[in-house]
Amino acid sequence: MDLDQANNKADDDIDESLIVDRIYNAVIEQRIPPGAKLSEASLCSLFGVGRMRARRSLLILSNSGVVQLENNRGAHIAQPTSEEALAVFEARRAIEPNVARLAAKRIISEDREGLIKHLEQESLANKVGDRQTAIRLSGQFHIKLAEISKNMVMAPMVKELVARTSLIIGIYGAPGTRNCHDDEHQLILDALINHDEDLAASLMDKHLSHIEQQVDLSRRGRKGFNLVEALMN
Amino acid sequence: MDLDQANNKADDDIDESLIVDRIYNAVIEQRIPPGAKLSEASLCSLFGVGRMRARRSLLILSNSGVVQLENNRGAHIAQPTSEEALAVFEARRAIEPNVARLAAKRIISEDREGLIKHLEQESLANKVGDRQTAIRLSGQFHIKLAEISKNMVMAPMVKELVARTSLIIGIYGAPGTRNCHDDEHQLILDALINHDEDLAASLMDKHLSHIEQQVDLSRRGRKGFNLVEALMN
DNA sequence: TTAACAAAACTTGTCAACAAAAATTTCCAC
DNA sequence: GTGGAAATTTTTGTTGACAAGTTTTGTTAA
Repeated sequence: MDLDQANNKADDDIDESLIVDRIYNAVIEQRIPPGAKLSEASLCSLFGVGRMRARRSLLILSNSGVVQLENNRGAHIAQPTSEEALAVFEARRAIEPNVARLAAKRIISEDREGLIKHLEQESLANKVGDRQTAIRLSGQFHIKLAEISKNMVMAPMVKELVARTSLIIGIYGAPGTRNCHDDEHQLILDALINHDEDLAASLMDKHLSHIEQQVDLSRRGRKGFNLVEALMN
Repeated sequence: MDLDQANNKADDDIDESLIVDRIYNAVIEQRIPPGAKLSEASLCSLFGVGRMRARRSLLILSNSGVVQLENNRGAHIAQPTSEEALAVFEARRAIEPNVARLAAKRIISEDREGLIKHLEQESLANKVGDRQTAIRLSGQFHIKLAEISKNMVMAPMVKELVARTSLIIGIYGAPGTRNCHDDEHQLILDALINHDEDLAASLMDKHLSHIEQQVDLSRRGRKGFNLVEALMN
C-alpha cells in the first residue's frame, strides 16, 4: 500500500478526460471562439453523458483558465483580458525557453522522428493553405516539446498556456496572420537535434516574442460558430 | 454583453475556495501528511457543506496535483513519487527565478513593507523554534513573491508548486532541517528592493537548489495525524 | 416605435435517495 | 490462534426531482 502511487496516467475516467480533451483541442484549433456558451445540456447530448460528467468537465476546464464559470450563468469559453493576455505571454516566455532547454537535453531518436514528421505536416498545411490544420499543428508543436522535456509537471502548464494563447489570438490576433512560423519551429528542432540547450532556449524566446508581436491588445472581434460542428471532429 | 469579461476575481463561490484554501494551507504547513485520506463525509461535517461542495473541492485540489483521486476509493493527499519530485523542483527552477525577476521589476513600497514584516516574522519563528510557523511562512514567502510579480498566471502555478514541495519534503525531507533559510530570503528581498533583476533571479535559483539538496529521494516516512485539528486553524 | 414590466421558458444549483464498490467485521473450519 | 470466506458496514458514484436563478418572449402604455 506504499508503492502504488506511481503510474497514475489517465487513472481517472475515460469519459471525463475525453470531453476535456475535445474542448481543449477545439479551443487550440480555434473552432470554439472565446465567449461561446457551453451549456450543460449541450455537452450532455453531444457526448452522451449525464449532467454530472458535464459539470465535472467544465470545472476541470475552468481550473485551467480555458473556461469561465459564473454563478447561475453557466460556462463560457474564457475571454482573456488584455492584462491576462500579457500575463500568459510573460508566463510562456518564462517557462518555455526552459522547456526547450530540457527538451534539447533529453530528446531521443524517437522524439526526433516524431518532430520531423510533425514539421513536415506543418509545412504542408502552410503550403496548402489549410489554416485550421496549421493552427492546430502549430500549437501542438509546443506541447510536443513539453512532452519531450519529460517533465510531467511543466507539460500540462504548457498545454494550458497554448490553449489560452489560442483564445488570445482569437480575440486580439489579426485574422490573416499565421500564429507560428514553421521555419522558426524548424530552427528550434535543429537546435534540439544538436542538443544545443542555449540555442534552443534563445530561439524559443525569440519565437514567442514573434507570436506576441502578432497580437494587438487593443483590437476586439467576434464571430458566429456552430457548437456541434466544432466539437465533433 | 461584450464587456463583462473583466474583473473575475473570486467570482466563484466563497465556500468552495475556502475549503480548497484551508486544505492547501494545511498541506503547505505540513499539518496533513501525504497519503492522508480525505473522505467526503469528513469534509462535509468539518466545513458544514453538502457532499456536492466537498466533491467539487476535491476535484479542484486534484487538478493542482495536491490531491489524488482514485475511482471508488476516494481522495487522498498526494504522495509524489521521486520522479514527480524531480519534476516539481525542475519546474520551480524554471519558473521562480523569472518570477523573482518580475518581482524585482515591479515591487512597490507597499509590497516591500509587507515582505519586510514577513521576514521579521519568519526569522522570529526560526529563532523561537516554532517549526510549524516557520514552515508556513517559508512557503508563503515564495507565494508572496509571485503575487508581487503581478502575474496572475504564474502566481497560481507557484502556489501549486510550493504545496507540492511541502508534500515532497514531508516524504523525503530530513525531519530536523528547515525548508528554507530565512537569510536567503533576506538576500532575495535586498535584491528586490534594489530592483536588481539578475541578482534576484540568480539568488532564487541558488535558494531553490538548496531546498532541493535538503531532500533525499530514497527516503520514506509517514506519521499519524488528526484531520480535524489539521484543518481547523 | 420603444421602454418598461410581467410571464413563460429554460438553465443551473442543490438535495435526497438509490446503486455499486470497497473496507471492515464476523464467523467458521482448520 | 490463523486463514479465509461470507456478511455487514461504510464510502463513493449516479440518477432524478425540485428549487432558485436567468434569459427570452410577450404585452401594454407612453
